[in-house]
Formats: sequence, structure tokens, C-alpha cells
Amino acid sequence: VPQASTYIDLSIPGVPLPILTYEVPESLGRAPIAGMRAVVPLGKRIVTGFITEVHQRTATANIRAVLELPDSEAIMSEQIIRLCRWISHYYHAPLGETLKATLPQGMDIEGERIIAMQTADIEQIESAIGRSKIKRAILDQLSTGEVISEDKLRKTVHASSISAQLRDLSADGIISIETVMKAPTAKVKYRKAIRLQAGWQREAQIRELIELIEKRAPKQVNIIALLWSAFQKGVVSLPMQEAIESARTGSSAVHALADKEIIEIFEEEVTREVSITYEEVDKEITLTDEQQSVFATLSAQIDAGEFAANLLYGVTGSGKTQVYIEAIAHALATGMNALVLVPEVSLTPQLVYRFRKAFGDEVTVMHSRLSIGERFDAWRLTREGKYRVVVGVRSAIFAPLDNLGIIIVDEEHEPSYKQSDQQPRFHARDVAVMRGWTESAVVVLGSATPSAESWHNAQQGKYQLIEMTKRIAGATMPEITIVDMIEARKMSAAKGSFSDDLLARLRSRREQSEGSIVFQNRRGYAMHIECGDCDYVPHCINCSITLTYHKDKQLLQCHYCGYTSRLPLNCPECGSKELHQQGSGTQRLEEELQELIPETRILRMDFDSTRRKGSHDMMLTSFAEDGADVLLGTQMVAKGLDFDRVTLVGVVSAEQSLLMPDFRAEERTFQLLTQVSGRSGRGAKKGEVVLQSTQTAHQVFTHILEDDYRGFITIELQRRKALFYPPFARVVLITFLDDNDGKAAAASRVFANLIEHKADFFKMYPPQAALIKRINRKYRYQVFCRVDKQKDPDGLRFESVLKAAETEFHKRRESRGVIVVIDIDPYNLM
DNA sequence: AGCACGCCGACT
DNA sequence: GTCGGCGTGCTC
Repeated sequence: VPQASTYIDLSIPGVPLPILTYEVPESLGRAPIAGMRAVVPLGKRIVTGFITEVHQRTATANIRAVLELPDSEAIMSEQIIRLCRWISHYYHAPLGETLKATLPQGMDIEGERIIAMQTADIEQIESAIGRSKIKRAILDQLSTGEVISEDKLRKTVHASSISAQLRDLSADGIISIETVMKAPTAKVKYRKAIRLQAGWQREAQIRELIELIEKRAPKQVNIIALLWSAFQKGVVSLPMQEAIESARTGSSAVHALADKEIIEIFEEEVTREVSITYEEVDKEITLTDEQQSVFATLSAQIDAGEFAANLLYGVTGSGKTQVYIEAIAHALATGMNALVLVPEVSLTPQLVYRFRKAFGDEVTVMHSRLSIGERFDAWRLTREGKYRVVVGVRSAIFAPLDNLGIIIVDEEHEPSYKQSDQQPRFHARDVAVMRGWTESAVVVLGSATPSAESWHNAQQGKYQLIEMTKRIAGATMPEITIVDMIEARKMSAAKGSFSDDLLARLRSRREQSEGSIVFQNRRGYAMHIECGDCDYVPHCINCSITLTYHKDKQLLQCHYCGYTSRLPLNCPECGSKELHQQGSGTQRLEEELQELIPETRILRMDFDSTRRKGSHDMMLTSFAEDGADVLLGTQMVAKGLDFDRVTLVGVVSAEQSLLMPDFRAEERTFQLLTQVSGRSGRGAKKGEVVLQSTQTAHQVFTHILEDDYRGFITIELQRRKALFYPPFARVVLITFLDDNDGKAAAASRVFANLIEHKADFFKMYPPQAALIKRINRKYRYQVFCRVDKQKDPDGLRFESVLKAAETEFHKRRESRGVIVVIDIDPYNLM
């Protein structure tokens, strides 16, 4: 009797193939559903893919069978799949890769080849080895009788690939190769726990038992007493390890009780969760009229249960966080769930703390510093409905929450929302709006300095503009002063990086025990080494980048690839001993300030000093409580901090970000300086801000001094329109990477030629070397396009041009091996 | 002759 | 992306 077969369409990440069709054998005993994973054979490999479609007929020949359906139900919702389809088209990323990005790491089920020795016949082995060194090394390793995976074997024999050798040896009958499925790295964690057996849960029995064994087995009595007192408090089981420790005994007492069937030892699921180390004194919270009115708008939208997109433009200190909390509480109360995106969790301990305070066990946090297990648990338990509020970074936009009521994107202008290092290169804010649309949720984009894109969308009526113009009770906007550093240096009114003006204010804050923040508006540490006698500057051997000097480790380090080298004693070019430090990183700045104001207590906060888990929280707590005078750091000190005692913010070189070769330089400078200024005067006392700059005449500073966002963004949008930049055009950056300079350059020209003749709805700049021409041993060339949004509203026209060009490009032999990176709406043009 | 390496097409 | 088949060129 012929049976109807079931087929699935599978999207496989990491394989540049179209969607493939497989047959599902009935022997698997499980019906496939879109959104489940499927483990399948692909060539000689075993890989995991995502089911996007289930059907009963197929026109495809040569169909292979699914090996396993590991999920008992769909692990991604239909809406998430729909969202991924959009992302895949808009951002020109493979669907499989995009679907994979919605899951935590370590869930892959892959094949692994296990190698074992098959014969001990020396002659046979010697003849199979022949003259191959690799084969000899492989068999030397295997002769111990060890059974080992191909991967481990390859590493122990130090070869780049041993697949050909293994194939030969297997054909000669020397070794056996078996492909097995490797267990995923992310697993549910269990621990041993103990509980009283059902028959031993009454007081009389326990008393009787204790009396009986008191003399002979006092340790067992301890355990029983512990379990009984917990039981009375409603705690049914205790972790075995902890119980043994508090009973001051060993496992034998526990096992004895288990043997007597008084207690039971069982495996208990453990949730891995990070505890937060940041704490603050809780303030009395009542909503201001303005907060109340924003809340009213949002709660009405939530009740309507329809998609709505809002731009919440609220000045720093206007209390956006509290509005978020109230709106989420409202969504939860009506049975809906909430998603909150933040630029970087470790930079917003205060926000996380307040959410934990407000929502307790219902909230989970997702970010990159979590371990694989922690991330897996956060994802899994969210999907199971244990968590109803997810606070997380960019990737948390895919959190498996159903019944979404509200999605909040805090600090929506932050560049960290754009993923640029791997596919899909999506913008989490834009995906959030799309997710809100597909799931009929309310979307709130919050910022004190909205991005040009969002402001434009609000003006166009795509987003509803909601404003919060006042700081909450007591706090006023700080007074901003600008110091012309060129003038100050001429007049000898500056010492090193600090103007006399800023120094005087820092001194007076210290005397009044008020806090100050000194902000170094510079990415990383710009400390390099220069020879005083020739023009030698140490560069990275892999990248066209000067090496950065780290004084504490006495090392030179590449900011891009991580290459390190020792600090040379003499100049390698001319032998001179005159090697000087140039530039001023945060470390140098700290030393300078310490020298200028010896009695001041400085807390330095940058990437290096906060690398350890939780050290960021600890520094902030210590600045808030024990009161160092100055918090000195990079962009980290600009973000989300809310300290009443800070009344002065100094920016050392306010022009730095302005001089970056990027069309967003002005916007970023305005955002950064407004943000850092907002750290001053959040309490009752009025704050001050000192901006030191060599470019005081620049228009950006006029708007910053007047705290005039509208004035700034109006002019900025005019400029963007005139130059055909976003939000008026859609920017696409195509980068070509190769070890060989000429090959990368040629590839960029080939590709440019392939798209140029289609350029009736976009403009293309001719290909050129990237600003940093070499990173990680790869030369980089770029083609920059600006697509007319009117003529290509959803980006699909340009996508098809890219697709066609890529297909043609890969046919050319001169482009072989060249890596092509396509970034839609890029945020980093370097 | 035997082996390494690069090129190229297939992968459901 | 990874694999196998095939051709080329190098070494013993």
C-alpha cells in the first residue's frame, strides 16, 4: 500500500544553497512543523536546518531522508519566521543564517567523524603510510588504541586538513570512520536534590524517627531536621550539596537515608541566572504630569491591541525609564508581554536594576557577557513562559516572547543596535518596528537625541511623536560652557590636556564634595609610540593601523586584530632611544589629572578597567557611594548614569568625533555631547558642563550650547537631503576583502562594473580603498551606493541587482576567494 | 610513482 | 561552507 509522504523545505545556515527539500520518514514518530529544526545529511556531512515549510508533494528528484527532528514543538514562531524572511530580503542575508540568529549559541546538532584503528598488521600499515608524514602522524596517534574525533586528530597532528588522508586510510582498511551526531553544547543543567518521601511527611513520624536514630546516626538526624524545617516552610526539596554542607556531613548519611526509603535523591533542573551587583537607594516615585500623559497615550495604544510606532523624544533626566516601567506593567496586567532593548546591558546597570525591582522574577536579561548556559536558559524559559519581560541588547529583538504588547527601544539612536560584524547585518531598531507590525504590538523608540532617521519618520507621520520636555522635579538643565583650546594654549591657560577653566572647576567640586565626570571623547586609547629622531611609528603587522601603547602591561597592541608586541627599547629604524608616547588615552589622562590635582580621587572607567564581569557595576556603585571625586572615562561614562552628586562634566576634546570621516559625524557629536552633558545636575543642584574644543566655531557647538535639538536636527536634515544621504537615501556599503591587494581592488572594480549600468535608481561612488586599508591581513576595497527610497521603497529592487551581480561575480575566475561583505544601512563606514 | 595542492562542481 | 574528483607539479 503506497503511503503519502511528508516533505519539508529546509533552510540550512552556513551553506550557500537555496532551500532544500527532504523527506520525513514515519519511523521518526514525529510530525514536522515549520519552526522546528531538522537534522539531515548534506553530502558527507550531518547538519541542522530550520523547517520553513511542510508539504505532501514535491517535484524535486534525489530526495534524502531527515535523520532526526530534535524538537517536540516549533522553537520559533510563525511570526519570527515571517520577520526573518523580511530581514533576509532587506538586509541581503541568507534565511538560514537569519533564523539561526534568533536562537542562543550552542544549539547546533552536527555530525562528527570518529576515527578508530582497524588493524594491527605492521606491514599493511607501513604500506598504507607510504611516504606521507601526515598519515604517519595520524597512525602514531591512533596506535595507542585511542578513539578520537577528526577535529581533535587534526589538531594533534597540526595539519590544516586531514580529510584526504583519512579517506585513503579508510579505503585501505587501516582505520574506521564513523559519523555520529554531536550533542549540542547548550544543555539544561541538573543537580542532585533530596526530599522526604511521601510517607515521611508528617510531624509525628519525623519525631519518632529522630528519637529512634538520634544516638546512632546524628548526621542523618541533621539532614532530616533540615528537610523537615524546609518542608514546614513549604520548601519541598533541598539541593543535595547544600544540605550536606549545612548538616556538616558527607554524602554517606544522605545515601543511608535514601536506602532506608526515608528520603529520595533526584535530579532537579537548575536555572542559570546572573545576579546583579549594582544597587541604589530607591527614590520615591510619582509620575509627573508629563510622564502621566505619555503613559496614558501608550496604555491606550496597548489596550487597542494594534500596531503603533512612537518616537519618544524625552530630554535627559525627563524620566523615560519610569514611563517604560509603567507601560510594561500595564501590558503585563492585560496579559501581554514586553520586550526592552538597550544599547549595552553592562552600560545600563541602573535600568536593569529598576526593571528587576519592578518585575522581579518575571524579567530576564539577555546580553553578550552571559555564558552559553545562561543564554540558553534565558531563551528557553522565556519561550516556556516563565519570563514575561525581556531586557536585552540587539540580539534580544528575537526573544521568543509570544503575545507581545509592547516593544521598547531605549536610546534608539545608539549605533550598537546595528549589527555589522556578521550576517544578518540588521538594525535592531528597524527590526523592532517590523516585529511590532507583524505581531500587532506597540513600539516605543526612546531618545533624548533621536536619530535623523527616526526624526524624519516622525515628521513624515510614520511614527507618532511623543515629547517629554522637562526634567523631573528639582533638576534643571546644566549650564554649558565651551573653552577654545587653541586660544587657551596660546594664552598659556592650559596644562596638557586640561584648560585652567576646567581644572579650577574640578578643584572647587572636590572642595564641596561634589562629583565630576571627565569624558574623553575618543575611541579606545590613542596612545601610540613615536621615534624622536626619525619618523618611525610601530604599526600592526596585520593591519594598516598604528599600535596602541598600554602602559600598565608595557605592551603595544593592535586595536583591530589584537596583535601584541613588546615595547622596543630602541627605535628599530635608526636605533635611537628617544621613543615617546603620543596622543592621550584615558590612562594618560588619569596620570595628568592626578599630577595637576594631586589630592583628587579618580576612578578610571574604560574598556580595560571594566573587562572583568561585574567590575563595571562595582565601579559605579563605588562612585555613587564612597564618593571618588572624578569619574574619568570613555563613552561608557556618557551612558545612562544617574547620579545626583555629579554637578560637573568636562569633555576633554569635544571635536574628536566631529572630525571622523563619516556623514553621521555631526549627528554623533551632538548626541554624544548632549548625552554626556545630561549626566550633570540630575539632583537638586544645578549642573555645569565644560566642553574643550579646537573647533569652537563649528555649528554643532552652537546648538549644543543652546541645548537646541530641534535646531540641530532641522539643519542636519537639510544637509542630508542636499547631499542625498540617509534618511533620504538608503546607503549600501559593499566591501571586498582579500589577502592580495591587487585582487581585492580588481574584485571591487568587477563588481562595480556589474551594477553600474543598472544605476537608474541609485548612485554609486567608484570603488576605492577603505579608510583602513588592511585589517587582519586582508586588504579592503569598497563600493558605496545611495539608493533612491522613492524608486525602491522596500529595497527589493536593489536586492535583485545585488543578487544578479553576485551570481555573475562568482563566475569570474579573478574574483575567486575574494570575500564580499554587503551592509545595508551601515553605521560604520570604515 | 606517490603525494600535496589548487581548481571546480555538487550538495535536496 | 565542505567534500570529492581530477589535473599539475614537486620530490624521492
